[in-house]
Amino acid sequence: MLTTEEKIAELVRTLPMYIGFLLDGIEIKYPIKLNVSEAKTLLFLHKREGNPMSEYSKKVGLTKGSFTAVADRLEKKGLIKRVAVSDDRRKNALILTEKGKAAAQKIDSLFNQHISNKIARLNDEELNNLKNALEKTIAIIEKIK
Amino acid sequence: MLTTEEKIAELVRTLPMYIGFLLDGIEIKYPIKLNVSEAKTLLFLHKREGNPMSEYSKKVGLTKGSFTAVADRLEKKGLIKRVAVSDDRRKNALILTEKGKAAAQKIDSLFNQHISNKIARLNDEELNNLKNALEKTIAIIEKIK
DNA sequence: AGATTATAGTTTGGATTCTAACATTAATAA
DNA sequence: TTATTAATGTTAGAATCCAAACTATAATCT
Repeated sequence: MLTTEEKIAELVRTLPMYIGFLLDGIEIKYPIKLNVSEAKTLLFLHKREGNPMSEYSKKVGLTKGSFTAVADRLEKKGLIKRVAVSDDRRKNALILTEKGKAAAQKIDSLFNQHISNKIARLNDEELNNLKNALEKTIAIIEKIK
Repeated sequence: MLTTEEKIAELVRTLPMYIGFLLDGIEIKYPIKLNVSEAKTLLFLHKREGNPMSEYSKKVGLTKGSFTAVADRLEKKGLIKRVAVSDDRRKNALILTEKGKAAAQKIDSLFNQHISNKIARLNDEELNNLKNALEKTIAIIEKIK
């Protein structure tokens, strides 16, 4: 018999596969070709811009070294800009350009549509249960960081 | 105001970051150097071996092309073996060698220990809530595949 | 049966990511 | 203040991953 901790460890191992299923088949056919990391970065910027690069690299799940390359590519494509942060000269904040805002908006709605399609077969109760379970999971993990 | 679907989409976006937090800092200091994909593969094999390669590639979250290389490396390190499946000659089942079993066991307990440490500050009620929330999430996603 | 389509796994070349060392700036300690 | 340690971001080379074409086998259709 597994302890609660062992059971949680097992669930944590398998969860990424299920998230992967939800994301599977998504197509980011924005005129400018974007890979997953670039799209994710735009989505997080769309939600909230102006944070230093390290914030976004954590959210996207890349090491800072890798994220530098992502920011380089997005900047080269004219979708974001690095801007100085007044109180700490080591930091670069990221902001969306106008073109980047339009792209982010588009990707945001594509992403929402994709998830909507995936969960379309769930009834209202199941949808609420899923939402609550996700919120609960995140709230508890929030507590331990 | 967000719809339930939009809220779920937002949670799905951020969940990987929280899983990342739970995994952060884990050290697989097994004598033989293993990367994350190799370690994951051993963990899934430890749970259940003898499935065809495609099963494990899905669980680990790699394309089949990438997974071929992972299996190659694990085989070269003497931790797994490809074995023929009687009823379908396209398939290769994976099994652990004795050395692989020992490694998997070790990694499994390191992983459990790591998660235990991460969630050590939670009380019994929170632990149960986390377990239930994770189980619920997975159960609902199971329904739509 | 023979043809067509689908599935499992491999290969290859290019893209992406990781690790580790580094430069710069900030925070802390002596 | 000066020295030490920590944090932010970049760089470079090696490792890993992806996409697409391919081989081999199985399943389905006519």
